[in-house]
Amino acid sequence: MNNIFVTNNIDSNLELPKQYDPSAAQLRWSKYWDDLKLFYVEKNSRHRGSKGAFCVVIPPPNVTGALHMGHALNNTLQDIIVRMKRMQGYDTLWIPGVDHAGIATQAVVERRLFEEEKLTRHDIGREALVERIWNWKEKYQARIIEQIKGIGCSCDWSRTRFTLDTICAKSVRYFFFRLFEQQLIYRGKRLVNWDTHLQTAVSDDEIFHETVEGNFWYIKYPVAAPNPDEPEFVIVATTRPETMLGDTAVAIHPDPESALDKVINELKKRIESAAEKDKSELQKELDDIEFRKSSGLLDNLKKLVQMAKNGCRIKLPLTGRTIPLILDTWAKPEKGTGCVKITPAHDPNDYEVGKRNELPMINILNKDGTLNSEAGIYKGLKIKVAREKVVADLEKHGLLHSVEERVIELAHSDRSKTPIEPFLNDQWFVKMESLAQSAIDTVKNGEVKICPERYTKGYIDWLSEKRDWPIGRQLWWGHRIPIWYCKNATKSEIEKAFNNRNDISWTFDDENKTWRICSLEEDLPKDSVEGYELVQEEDVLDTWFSSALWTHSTLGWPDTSDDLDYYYPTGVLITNRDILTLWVARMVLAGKFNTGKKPFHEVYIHPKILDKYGEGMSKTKGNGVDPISVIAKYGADALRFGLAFLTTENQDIRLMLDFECPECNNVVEQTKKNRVLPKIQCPKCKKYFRTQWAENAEDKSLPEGMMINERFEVARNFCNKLWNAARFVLLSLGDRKLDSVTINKSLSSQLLEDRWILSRLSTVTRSVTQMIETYHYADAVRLLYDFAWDEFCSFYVEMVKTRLLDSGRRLVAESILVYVLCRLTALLHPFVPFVTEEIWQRLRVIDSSLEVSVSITGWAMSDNSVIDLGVEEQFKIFQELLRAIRDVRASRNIPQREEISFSVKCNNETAELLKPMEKYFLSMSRARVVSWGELAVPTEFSATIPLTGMDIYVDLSGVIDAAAEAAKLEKEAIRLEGFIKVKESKLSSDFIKKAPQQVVDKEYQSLAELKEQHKSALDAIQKLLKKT
RNA sequence: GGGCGAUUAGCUCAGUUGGUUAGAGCGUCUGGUUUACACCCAGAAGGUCAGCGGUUCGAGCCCGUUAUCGCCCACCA
Repeated sequence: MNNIFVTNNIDSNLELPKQYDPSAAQLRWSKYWDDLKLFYVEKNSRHRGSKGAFCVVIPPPNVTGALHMGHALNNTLQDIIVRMKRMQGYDTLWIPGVDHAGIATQAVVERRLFEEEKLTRHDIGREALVERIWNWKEKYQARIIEQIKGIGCSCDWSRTRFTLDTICAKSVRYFFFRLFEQQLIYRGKRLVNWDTHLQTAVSDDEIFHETVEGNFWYIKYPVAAPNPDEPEFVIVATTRPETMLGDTAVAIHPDPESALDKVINELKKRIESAAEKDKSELQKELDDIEFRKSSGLLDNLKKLVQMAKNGCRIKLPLTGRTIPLILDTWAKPEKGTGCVKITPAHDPNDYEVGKRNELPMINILNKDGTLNSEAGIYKGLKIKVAREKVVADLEKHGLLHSVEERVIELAHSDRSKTPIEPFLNDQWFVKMESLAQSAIDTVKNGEVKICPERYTKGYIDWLSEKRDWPIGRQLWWGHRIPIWYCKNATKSEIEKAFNNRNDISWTFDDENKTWRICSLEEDLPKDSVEGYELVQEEDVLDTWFSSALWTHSTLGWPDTSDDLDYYYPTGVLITNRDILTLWVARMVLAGKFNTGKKPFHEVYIHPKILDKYGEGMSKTKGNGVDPISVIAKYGADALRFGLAFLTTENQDIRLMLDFECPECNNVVEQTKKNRVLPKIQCPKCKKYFRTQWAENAEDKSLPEGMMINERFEVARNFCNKLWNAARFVLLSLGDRKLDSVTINKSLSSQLLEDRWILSRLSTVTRSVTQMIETYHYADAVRLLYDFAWDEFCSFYVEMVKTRLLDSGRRLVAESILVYVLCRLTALLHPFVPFVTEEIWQRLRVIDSSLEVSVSITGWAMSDNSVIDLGVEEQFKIFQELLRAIRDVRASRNIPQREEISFSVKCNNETAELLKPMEKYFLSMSRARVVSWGELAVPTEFSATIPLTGMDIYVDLSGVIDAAAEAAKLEKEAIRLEGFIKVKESKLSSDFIKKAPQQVVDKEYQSLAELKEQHKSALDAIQKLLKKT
C-alpha cells in the first residue's frame, strides 16, 4: 500500500475551519477507505501478515427493522477492537451480515399485510408471502448496512452474509444432516407454547408473563358411583375452566398427611431463619396449612385416596365422559382443594402427570385458537367465548362451587403479544445431552473465556439443564427442514433408491408409518423413490439453528478453504447478555460439533443501553433511538466516543436523550408519551417538528427534532478540541514540511517538557493498549481524554508556543508536536476514526512518509526507554505550583494582564528541578520567579501558600489586604490542624506496630510535612497581623 | 422462590491488590476574546461513599444484614 501513490484530496491551501465538520469528514473518508479497500481481505490470500489472523463476526442484526443505540454500542465496541488489531498488524477481517429472524420478521410483514391490505398469509399463500418478506429484507438490510457504515465500522463489505443466503443455507443443511445421521435429531409429540395469532409454536424464551385480572373457578366433579360414606363430589380449582373438556383424570396426593407434615416442617424451619418482616406472612401460611390438617379437608383427602385405590371414576361435567381418580405427587394437599384436574394436552405439568400415569391426551384446540370436535358442543368457539359458556353451563347445572377473583401471571407471546395456549404438537428436537456438555466443558476448561467473568455462571447453569432444543417452527420464513416423507415404501425400496448415496440418510417413523429422508441437497426430487411420491416437511428451522453456525458458515463451512483454516476460530465475539444462552452457547456447541474447534477465543458481554427511566430500548416501547439521528447532530465520532466513555465493567448505560426543537433550539424533554409520536409540538414556539416515527408525507415534511444528550456533547467537544490542537500544529508549520529523519532526531531532545510529553505518551500508549485488550473501554477513553486535553493541549502545546516563535529553536518543538500528534491520532483512531483520519491526511502533507491512512498505520507501541517516571514526577510538582499561583491570581482578582512575582521556599533539590521551568511560569501565568530554594523569603506584602515540601510567596504589593490574607491562612491552618490531629492519633495507636513499615514511614513523613506547612501558615499569619 | 448487578457531589458516572486529604464531566459561582479551540481558557464551591453491624492498625473497597432500584431464570390448580 505504501508504494501506491494515493491522493487524499486534501488541498494544503484549504482553509482550516475553526470547527470540525463531522459530516464532511464522514463522507470523504468512508469513500476513501472504500476506494482503497483498506478493510477488505482478499479471498484465500496467500500473503498473510506476520502477526497472524484476527477475525470477528458481527452479531447479525435482525432484518425486522432499523438499528437503535444498542446496536450502535455493539458495533462501536467491535470496531474499536478490530481497528486496533488491524493497526497492530494482524490480518484483520470483520464479517458483516444480517439475520433473517424468522418469527419476528414474518410477524412484521404479516402485520403490515393485514394493516394495509386486510389480507392474511393464508390469502396470499406461501410463495407470495415469502417473496414479500424478501422485499422487506432487502429494504432493511440496506438500511442496516447504511447505519453500520454510518457509525464508521470497518467491515469487509464484500463478505456481507445473510443467514438465509445460499452459503448459510448449505451450512444449515450440513449441520442438520450430521445431527440426523448421528441420531441427535428426533421428532416427537411435545407440548409447545402455541401462539394462536401467529399460529406457530414459540420457544420458552420467546414468551413473557404479564399479570392479568382473572378468576379462580372451583368446579364440582361428581363421583360416578359414590358409596354412602364417600363424598359425592370432587372439587377442583382452575384458572382455565374450558380446559376441563380435555381433562383425562383428577389427581390427589397418595399420602396427603405426610405431604402436609413435610410442608409444615419446612415452613417452620423457614420461619426460624426468616427476616422479621417476612415472618408474619409465613406464619399465616403455616396457620392456613395447619388448619387444613385439623379441618375436614385432610380426612376428605384420605377418603379420596382410598377411593382412588379402589378404582373410583369421576363424571366429567358437561361431557358425560368418565375419568379416573389417580394418585400422583403432583397434587399438593396444601394448595387449592388438594385435588387437581389433569389436562395432559394443555398444561406442561399435567403433561408429565399424563405420561407417568399413561393417561390419554385429548387435544381440544385447533391451531387457530378455536375448540375442535373433542370439545363437543363447544366446537368452533374461541377460547374466550368457550370459557364463558363453560362457566355459565356449569353454573346452570349447579356444578360451580365458587368463584374467586385473582390476578394471574399469564404467558404471552413475545411477538404477537397474545396469550399463549399450551398445545400438544409434533415437533423436531435436537438431543442436547452430549452437545450441551461439550459447550459446558469448552468454557469450564478455559478454552473460551467469557468477560466479564460473572456471566459464566448463567451460561453454565442454562446448559446444565440440557433441555432438548425444539428446532421446528410452523412458519414460512426460514430454512425449510431438509426432510422428506415417503409413505408405504418398503425398506428395500428405500435402500434401492439411496444405497449408493452418502448425501442421504433415513429412518422409519413407526407412529406415522412413514420414512423420514434427510438430504444434503437443497431439493430431493419427488420421484426419488420409484413408485412413491416424496413430500417435504412444511416446517422451517428455528432462527437460532442457523445463527448458531454464524462463525463458520460465514467462512464457507462445510466447504474447506484457506480462509476457514486461517480465520477460524474467530478472535472475540462481542454481544449482548440476553442472548448469551440462546445464541452464544449454541454457537459453541455447533462450532465444536461441526468443526471440532471452538468458534472464538473470547466472548465479551457489553452493557445494555437503557433510556432515562432505566428501561431497555425496544421497538414496542418506542424508546429506541436511531443512531443516525445522533450522528446527524453530533457526528459519528462523538457517538462512538460517547458510548465507549460509558462502557464500564458492571454498569448499564443510561442515555438521557431529549429532543431539540429545530425552530427555537428549546429542549423538549423526551417522555413516555411523546417518544412514540410522529410529530411533537414545541411548548415554547408552538411549532411542530417530526420524530423518527414520522410516516406520512405531511409529518415527514416537518423539520426533524434532533436527539440531544450531554455525553455526546462532551464527546463532540473533545473531537473539536483534538481538531483544534491539530489546527494549531498545522497553522504553526504553514507551508513547511518535516521529514522523518528530522522528527526522529528531535525525539532525543533533552528539554524537560519534551522528555515529559514523550514519557507520558509512552505511558499512556501502554495503558491504553492494555485497557482495550481487556475490554476496559471507558478506562481507555478517559485516559486518552485526559492525556489529549489536559496534558497535550493545556500543557505541552502551551509550553512550546514560545519556542515556536523562535526560528532557531522551533524545529525540535515542531517535530515533537507533529510526532506526538501523529501518535495520539493513531491511539484515538479506533474510537474516533473520522476526525483522526481528517487530521492524519493533513499531517501527511507535512510528513510524506506517513501511511496512506491512519487506519493501517502501525499501532504506537510503547517505548519503555522513553518512559521517565522521574520526569513525570517532576512535572507534577511544576503543575501543582502553577495551579497554586493561578489560584492566588484568581482569588485576589488580579487581572490576567498584570504580571506578578513569587518566590518558592523549598530544599535545593526541588529548586534544581524547578529552575528549568522558570520561563513557563511567565508564559503560562504571567508570574515571574524572584528566588527559589532554602533562602527564599516572602516580600513585605505576600500571600503565602504552604504546599507539601514548599512554601510559595506571591508578592502582592499594592493589592494585598493583610486581614483577608490572614483570614485565608487562618482557615488553612485550621484545616491542617485537623489532619495533623488525625495523623497523630493514628501514629499513637496500634497502627505503628501492625502496619507495614513502609506505610508507617510514609505517615511519619506526611505528618512532618503537615506540621511544616502548619508552621509556615502560622508564621505568615504573624507577619501579616503585624501590618494591620 | 433462585441468581446477577447497583446505591459515591445538584445530575450522569469513575474509583486498580484495603493504605496520605475520595475523582471527572455537566450544572452552579468567580474571572477572562492570551498569537488552535467560547464546542474555549484560568480558578472555586460542592460528598457522614444508602442504613446498621462485623473483620482489620486501617474499609468507598472485604464479610454479614436491612432498605431501595434494575435485570435474568423458574414456578404459581
